[in-house]
Amino acid sequence: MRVVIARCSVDYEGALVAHLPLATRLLMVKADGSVLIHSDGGSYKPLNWMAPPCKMVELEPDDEEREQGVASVWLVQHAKREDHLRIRLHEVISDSSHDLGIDPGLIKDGVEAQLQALLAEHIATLGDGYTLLRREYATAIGPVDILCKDAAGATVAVEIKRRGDIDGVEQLTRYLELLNRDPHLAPVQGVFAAQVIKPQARVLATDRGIRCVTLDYEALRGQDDTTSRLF
Amino acid sequence: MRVVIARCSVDYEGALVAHLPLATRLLMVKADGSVLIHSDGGSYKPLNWMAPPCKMVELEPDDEEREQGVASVWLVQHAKREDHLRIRLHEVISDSSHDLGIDPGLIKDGVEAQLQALLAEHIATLGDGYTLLRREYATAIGPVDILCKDAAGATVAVEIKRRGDIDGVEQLTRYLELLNRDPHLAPVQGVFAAQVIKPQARVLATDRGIRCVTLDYEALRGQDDTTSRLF
DNA sequence: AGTTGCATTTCGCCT
DNA sequence: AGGCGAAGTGCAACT
Repeated sequence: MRVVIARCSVDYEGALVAHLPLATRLLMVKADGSVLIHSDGGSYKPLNWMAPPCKMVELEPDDEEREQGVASVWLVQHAKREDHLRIRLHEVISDSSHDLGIDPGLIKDGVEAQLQALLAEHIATLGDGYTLLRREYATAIGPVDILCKDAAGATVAVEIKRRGDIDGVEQLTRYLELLNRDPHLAPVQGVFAAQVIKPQARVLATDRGIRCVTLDYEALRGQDDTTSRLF
Repeated sequence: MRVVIARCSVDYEGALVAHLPLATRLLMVKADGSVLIHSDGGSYKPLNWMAPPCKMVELEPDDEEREQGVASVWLVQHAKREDHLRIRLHEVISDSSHDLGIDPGLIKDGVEAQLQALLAEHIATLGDGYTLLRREYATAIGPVDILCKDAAGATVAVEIKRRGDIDGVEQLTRYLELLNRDPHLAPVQGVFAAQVIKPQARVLATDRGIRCVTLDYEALRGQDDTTSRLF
């Protein structure tokens, strides 16, 4: 990895056209050739970048550029698309390279799959007498997260999201529409379960007769035995 | 901005739990206190990070850590949430700081707003005799991108996307449902306009009587006068 | 390889 | 500030 601190201006042309005026920034050139341009703020997203596969060539500035104080020009061209990044370096403050090797990568725990597993394990969270039929119940338009039965024996389809958005309600609605055509299952009730449910999503769900349940990840996890933890 | 190259392991605990095994990586500490951990690959997304507002403190390793070769521990705590990042540095290969100043920021051109403006300006792209009623026509469930009339005087609602996905069709369907309840507007036809329309979205739209139109950004722009360009 | 769905999304607009 | 939609989204899992 090469890390350069430099006063530079940047022009990107591809899916959109974008320009960065002259300022001091950090340029990161990764082993795969990708380039990131970071400022001293914002979040993890760079001001501008070029995704791999791409190739960087260092050019001599032309007369006009040289007159404006450009010391060197980096042209980063995407290998497959008509995307390129032109970085005009006016002053290089620091330039160093390090061999990082390949990274073992991130180990995660606690996303939607985990929520689904926990809720399946403690399906009574939805109500007394609820029993699990299946996780990832396959349908023609995709898998239903959880299929279960309520105390009265009626089928219930559960859609789980970390954030309950309107999209999730639409998805569940499509599942319910399909499931209710199956005489073996119908009538099927819907439950929209998420850690946070957006007001609009709640309104839409309620309007369609879908019950909303907010999930408490920590509480679900607390009920769980602690032997199967990663850490 | 502080840039450190170090052999380190990382543990994150917050919305999820994640771990990075010992390896050589780039650590970026920005002026706002945020921390990014980059490997030599992937795209612009770091392996792990802490978003601002947050605070970093450097701790002495405890006995167990010291025994495992930990030279220093960085604890990055989010200011508002129960999120923290623990970086255990085993070997610091490089450590440097630079004053970057505030960045003037990115100047963009060519996204959905641009498409909407261009299509509104050249609404006849949808058909001869089409006339614009309104852009961003407000409804209870959100703004309709473009409302116009066809040659016969019938109302047409247009939803514009860069990429025409199934979600966009659902969105337009909801608008049409609502607009068609208004006797002043009904019957309202739907047009789904995008630079690229996914096959599934096209099938769903057609099934619902919604016309699909693919937009040629360059062609629309070509029709446009060239006086109002940014570059 | 193309497609689908999620994300510690981030970002910007608007209420 | 909070909600909502878009992103040059990235990323992994699945067909």
